[in-house]
Amino acid sequence: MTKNPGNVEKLIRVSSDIPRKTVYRLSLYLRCLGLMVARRESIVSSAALASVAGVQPAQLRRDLAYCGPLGKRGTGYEVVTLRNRLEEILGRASLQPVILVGVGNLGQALLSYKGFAREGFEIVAAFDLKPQKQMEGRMGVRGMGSMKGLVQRREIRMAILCVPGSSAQSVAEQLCEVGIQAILNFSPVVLHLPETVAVNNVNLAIELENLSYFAR
Amino acid sequence: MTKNPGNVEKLIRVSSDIPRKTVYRLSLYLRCLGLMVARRESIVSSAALASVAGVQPAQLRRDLAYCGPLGKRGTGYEVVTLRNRLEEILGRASLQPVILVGVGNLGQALLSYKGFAREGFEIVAAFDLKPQKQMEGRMGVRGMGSMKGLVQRREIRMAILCVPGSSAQSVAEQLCEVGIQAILNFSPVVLHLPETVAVNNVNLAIELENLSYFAR
DNA sequence: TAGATTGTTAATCGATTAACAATC
DNA sequence: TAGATTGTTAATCGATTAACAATC
Repeated sequence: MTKNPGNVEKLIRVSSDIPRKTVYRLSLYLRCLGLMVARRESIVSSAALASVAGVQPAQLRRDLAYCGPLGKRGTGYEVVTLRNRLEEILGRASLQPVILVGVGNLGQALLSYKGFAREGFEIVAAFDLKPQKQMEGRMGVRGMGSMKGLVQRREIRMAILCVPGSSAQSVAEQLCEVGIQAILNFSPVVLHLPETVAVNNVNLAIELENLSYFAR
Repeated sequence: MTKNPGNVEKLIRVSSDIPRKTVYRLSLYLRCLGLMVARRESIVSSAALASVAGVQPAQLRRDLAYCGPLGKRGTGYEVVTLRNRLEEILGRASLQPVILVGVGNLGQALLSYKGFAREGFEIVAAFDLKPQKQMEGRMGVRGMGSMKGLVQRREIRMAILCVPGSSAQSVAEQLCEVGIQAILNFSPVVLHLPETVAVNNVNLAIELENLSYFAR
């Protein structure tokens, strides 16, 4: 409402209610801007950025409008400024600690994947119901008992869940109990959890099945 | 329009225009039904199935209505019949051959993941721009040159793309040229391809970033 | 000033949900 | 028949897009 609410108020406002789909696309824009920064581009129009991100210019402008007025009419957006603002909104300032639960096939695969670190996330520990699993990478696999202490000591908020469908719900409930607030769920069941816990589902089998439908 | 259009016409109708989001949820329902079949449940109501799948009953009924009339009023849906019908619609009759392109960190992880086979997909070959990569599992990693022949010989329609962002667009174009019709894209860029090619994006970094936003 | 592009409003579109007649 | 639950219509909701005034 006010023209220039100042930094503190701005931060409060922002963290309130950006639509979920918009937040998702902000991440997308952030990656596109990363490319442009690397290419030393200083200004970008909504049309150009939208094209790279695969969305409509009007949608991009509307999404960015949630972040406050960032562009200059007649000119466009300053690439570095916009990038910094999106990083700030998405909370990418610091390295986020994450735990991984379920060191089966997919869990091991994700543990060995170094892409998370590159994007600001660090898997600080791995847990399994049957922790006798062989060491994976540089990281030991622990039993569930030691989870609570670690999560609280290191103030961990996020977990990657890769247990089989049969134990997913109960393990997810344990995660909530120890204070996890967001779960990236790779197990093939729909979790029923309190609304205060954010869940994103990644179901590789469904993605493939879905594609196979559209490939005739 | 007609009450009972007969099997052939029904099949044609069905493969036409089920909304994309509905197709996605059909896969979800199929998995829930799998659990119920395993538990020897014979009948399920829209309310019960919807609850397991995490959707509203009305939405479930609407989704299923795209598949023809399948339920019995006053009773519910016959579990096995419904499961079979969804498998038929989603084309899960036969094992689908898939290629994987880009055997870096994530590509190797996915190659070692055995979950695809369990769901009816077989990764029949792996390709890389620099195929000197060490053998992975039971499968050799080939150079891109041999891709066209294999894809056409085995009539492969689907590819999993795990190359770095910098080469993703050009590799995706090569995939289209050799006849791939659907791509599961793990590389962190938005692909610009002909509309005839279906693309599903899985961006693990964005999923985590998105969660971290909602975990405050 | 003239040209360009944003920020925002209003219109459109599609998807979800509530409600209920049909019917098992 | 009475009770239950589907299939479907109509209402609602939210998200996308077109259009344009504001303004750099």
